[in-house]
Amino acid sequence: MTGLRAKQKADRNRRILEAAASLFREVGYDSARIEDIAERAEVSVGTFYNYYENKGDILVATVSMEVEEVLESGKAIVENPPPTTLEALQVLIDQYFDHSLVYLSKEMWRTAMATSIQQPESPFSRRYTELDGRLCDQVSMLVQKLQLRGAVMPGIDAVAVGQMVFNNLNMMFLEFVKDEAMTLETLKERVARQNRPLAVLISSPKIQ
Amino acid sequence: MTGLRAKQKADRNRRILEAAASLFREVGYDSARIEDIAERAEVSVGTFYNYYENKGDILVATVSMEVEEVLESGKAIVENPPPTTLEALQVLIDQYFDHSLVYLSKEMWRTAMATSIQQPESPFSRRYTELDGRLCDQVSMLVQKLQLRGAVMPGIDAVAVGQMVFNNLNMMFLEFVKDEAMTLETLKERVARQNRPLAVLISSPKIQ
DNA sequence: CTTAAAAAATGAACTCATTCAATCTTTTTT
DNA sequence: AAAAAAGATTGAATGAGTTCATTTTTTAAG
Repeated sequence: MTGLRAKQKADRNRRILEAAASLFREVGYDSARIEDIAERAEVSVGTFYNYYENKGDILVATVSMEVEEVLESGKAIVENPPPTTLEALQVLIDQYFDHSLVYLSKEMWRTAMATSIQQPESPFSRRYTELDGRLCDQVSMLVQKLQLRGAVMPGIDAVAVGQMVFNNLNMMFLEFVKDEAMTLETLKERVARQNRPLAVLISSPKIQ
Repeated sequence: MTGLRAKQKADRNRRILEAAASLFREVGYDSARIEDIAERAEVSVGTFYNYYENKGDILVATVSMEVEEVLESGKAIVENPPPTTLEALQVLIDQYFDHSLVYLSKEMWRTAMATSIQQPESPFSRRYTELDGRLCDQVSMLVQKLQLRGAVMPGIDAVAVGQMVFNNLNMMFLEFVKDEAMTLETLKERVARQNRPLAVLISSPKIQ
């Protein structure tokens, strides 16, 4: 078994993904036609559909790569967070937000989110959802870390708090990408305001 | 000015909306073609597009009717909520969830949400966003009411807390509609667990 | 080495959402 | 009441995403 078939498959998959990602960046999601993506990847339109269920799918795949990077960069913060609860949460969240528009436009985010909602059973949507779950876990882990350090009161359900913080920032991010006029700064400020009450309440009195 | 034109317009609008809503319920969103909706409403395809910008738009319009009802039924709870914070939040939220699948299937919710994300500038997406905002306000108002009553500690930012609770339940609802297997009961339990830490922390000690 | 079976690629054909120039209807003006 | 203007309707044409029967390539068996 030489694996020639597997090698060709992986190569085609990479070419299609790269072709799509570059075209999306150049002309935007809507203007990039499957025919164009297929041509740049040097495959036929039919082959494109052998690798991705539909157009939205390949965008979700692109976004997934981006989220992987964000997860990686968040790891460092969770391992060695700032002392106070509010600060620690904010540093992690700002990191997420700052990363979000490096490779992707708001339009691309909108389409990716919409696709992953509309076709939750497609493989790449599952992957996107799974990555979302890992981001959520990362926030929960930060809260747990702070609890171990004594910055967060014992007895608090760190996982529940982490999920709530994550769900909140996720919705705020959604509002952000829906509004072309909103700046990253505005987003950060709003999330900071919303986190403050919870962060203060769960913090140990002596640290506060 | 007889208003004949205005009357015909309102009538056509109603016919299109009813035709679409019934077709969506019968065959699902994707299988309902614009041509079929137009035929049932006894207008041409072109006329459909004079009333709605695109297919997603009319689904969002259907959802809007549903959310208006939910808002209305929530009003009573906000005006006279149960005594404890946790209970009050849960009763309002459960009310929202119980209402959610009366007229709409999970598939319809997914498509509506996806549309409102993907085309945030279209009139009906704006409407959806506005309704979301009103739901969020309703939760905030509940927290404020509880604060006035003394159930929630003074000094807490009721609006920020309300927004966080709403964003959390909204994300949980999104997860719910993405997962055909998840039941309403599971959804309610999960949200209840997530709300507990916050609800306990913001409650006045004597009430708790 | 030949042959059979399995896997993958292909692109013309198909489906539907969307558009728009022509037509018809209602309202306003003279 | 007739003519002009404004407002709406219409459905054939358009175009992009998606499908699928056929062909080609790769692997396994004899």
